[in-house]
Amino acid sequence: MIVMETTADIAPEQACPISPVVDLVFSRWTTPILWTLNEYGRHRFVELERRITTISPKVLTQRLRQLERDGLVSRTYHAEVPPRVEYAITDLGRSLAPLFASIADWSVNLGKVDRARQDYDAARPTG
Amino acid sequence: MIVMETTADIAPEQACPISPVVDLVFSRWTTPILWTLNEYGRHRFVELERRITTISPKVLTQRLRQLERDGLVSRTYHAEVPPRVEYAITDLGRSLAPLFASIADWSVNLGKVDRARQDYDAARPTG
DNA sequence: GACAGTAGGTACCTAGAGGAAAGCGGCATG
DNA sequence: CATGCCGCTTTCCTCTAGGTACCTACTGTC
Repeated sequence: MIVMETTADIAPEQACPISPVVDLVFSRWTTPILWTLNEYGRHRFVELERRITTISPKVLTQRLRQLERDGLVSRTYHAEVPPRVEYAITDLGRSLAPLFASIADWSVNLGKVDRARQDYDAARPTG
Repeated sequence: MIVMETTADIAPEQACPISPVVDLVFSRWTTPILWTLNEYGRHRFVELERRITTISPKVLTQRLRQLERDGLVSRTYHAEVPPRVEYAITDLGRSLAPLFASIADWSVNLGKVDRARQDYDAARPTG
């Protein structure tokens, strides 16, 4: 039996169609990795490490594996000595570019956010 | 003294200009809240709770406070019995709409992600 | 023989986010 | 008199993401 509600049926998890993409692309650490590879091209492991200074090698590996599995990043192993591995963004990853662009566009509003925070805090001085 | 590097100076935290916006808008639970308010208009606390079924009241309160402080959501208290509180998206929050739209657009690629995962897993059967 | 450099793997540990459950205030309704 | 509604708040507890530190194989170089 199907029950119709005023607000339409509610999806099981959360009625928010963009969440899957957000989980994929904007979970912790994935954004700077994808953005870097998209903006500056292929990188070796240590190059990424040096660019995203605060990431630990363990987590960098985890995220790169995940992004590779998701088809957003490609990994190329060169059997040299010392070994060399290059990470690059795939076509699928590159298709995120307009998305990154619209986020970058919105960042002009960060000043308004700052002001809103100041107003909010000023209105509640002693919590 | 300013040192020029080949890849330009590296920002202190992470050389990724979109991270601030991502932290603001796409941290855990904020996305479905903002998306819901943007898509379906003002909601009461319990309405949000019922729509985003898996969120706990504690976290919902936390996120709403944070979004209110950031100027993305407005809170209106009606001193009735029982009390009524309405949350709505602000103009600043509404300005995120194109961003949400570009994410929704990209979600057509989720199928490719699924296929990439299958390929990846198929190529590594026993870990 | 020691050390460096690369791309990680692994074991251990901690901090903090988030879940569960209960309470509160004020009134209305049974 | 109890119960329920609403919008939280508080306390307690768990769980896991992530950090630290150390390890590997392989070779060249001092």
